[in-house]
Amino acid sequence: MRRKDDGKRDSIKKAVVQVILEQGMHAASVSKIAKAAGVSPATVYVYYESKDDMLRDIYIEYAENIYKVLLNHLSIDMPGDIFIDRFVREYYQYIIEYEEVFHFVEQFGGCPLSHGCHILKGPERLNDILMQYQRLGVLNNYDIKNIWAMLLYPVKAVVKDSKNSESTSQKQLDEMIMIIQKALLK
Amino acid sequence: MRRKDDGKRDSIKKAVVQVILEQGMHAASVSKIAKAAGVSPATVYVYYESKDDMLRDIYIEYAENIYKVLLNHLSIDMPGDIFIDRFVREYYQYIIEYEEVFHFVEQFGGCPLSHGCHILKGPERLNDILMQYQRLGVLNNYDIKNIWAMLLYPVKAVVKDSKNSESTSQKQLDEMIMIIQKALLK
DNA sequence: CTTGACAATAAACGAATGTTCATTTAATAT
DNA sequence: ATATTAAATGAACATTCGTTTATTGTCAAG
Repeated sequence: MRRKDDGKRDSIKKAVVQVILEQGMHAASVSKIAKAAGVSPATVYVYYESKDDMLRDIYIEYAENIYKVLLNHLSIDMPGDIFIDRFVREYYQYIIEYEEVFHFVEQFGGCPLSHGCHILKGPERLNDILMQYQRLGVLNNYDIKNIWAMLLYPVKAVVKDSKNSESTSQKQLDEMIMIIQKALLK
Repeated sequence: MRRKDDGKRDSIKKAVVQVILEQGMHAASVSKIAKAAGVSPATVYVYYESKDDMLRDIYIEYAENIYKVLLNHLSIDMPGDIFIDRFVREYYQYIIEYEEVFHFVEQFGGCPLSHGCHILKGPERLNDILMQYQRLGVLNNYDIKNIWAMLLYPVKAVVKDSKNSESTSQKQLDEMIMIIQKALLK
């Protein structure tokens, strides 16, 4: 039996996020995606049941990704301030480096097609680390959702600013990290 | 000569944000929007040159809106902690109350069609107030963009959480306000 | 080798897309 | 009253949409 070409599935995945970044969700048709992937539109339906299914699948695959990246660079052994510094910097770098992926996840996440795709914000392991820092008296005992909010959301603003102003964004990120540290550390 | 029916322009505007909230950007066609507005598809082109133009126009009209609302409830006379409390609560309430508008602005803002629609984040007057609080030694002298980031972005996370958990969101918002106050006030 | 299973595609599908146009409707000015 | 103007629209435009089908190509098991 002939085997499915994993490279082809990957091409399609990459084409999806690329086309959506360049043209927007409303213009990301199966044909355009297929062309960008170097594949026939019909081939898409070998790998996915429908367009909606494809978007949902890719969303789920990518949405958890950032947490794995963060986990690879973080551990409970770090002092609290270093932990926050690393956390925020890694998240910032991820957004910059995987711009297409991040944009797709943000865009698709706020669209009715994604309702039902339940993505846990901050998977178990990372959540545990945060709560352990709280038990150790390093992090303030805020609602864990608020901890997540402070660690993730302000950085998005810094990224957006960096796309408009270009040069001063490094200093802005450094300052933001300090603000977050002051807010979360005991 | 027959006059333009301003109610019709408004119907279209409302239909745009409503359809996009319910069906997503990629499914918001001119026909669906027209139907939701109780209008012929051709009528849309009496008021707007093209679909893209329509979306851009409505985006610009709505994007500045939140800042006007905030200005109406804020003044330099308040103590710093009250100012932040009001600011964040008004923003939160705006997102909840005008869910469709907020969703449309967020969604369209992250789509290539909006590149070029220059929306100033935080119009002059509100920016002045923030900087005056800094000169008065009430707010920390952080980059004004970081002040904006802290005032706007974490609240978005709280709203998202509130859509999943329902009940505990009031306490979460109260706590978030305290965190922001501690972070920004001297 | 042969054969069978499945990947891959070109071609075609009806439905829907954004937009235009000829026409009708209704408000104003004469 | 009536002519004038532009709003409003239904019907049609070419194009593109997402998807299916029929056919071909290719690899792995027997």
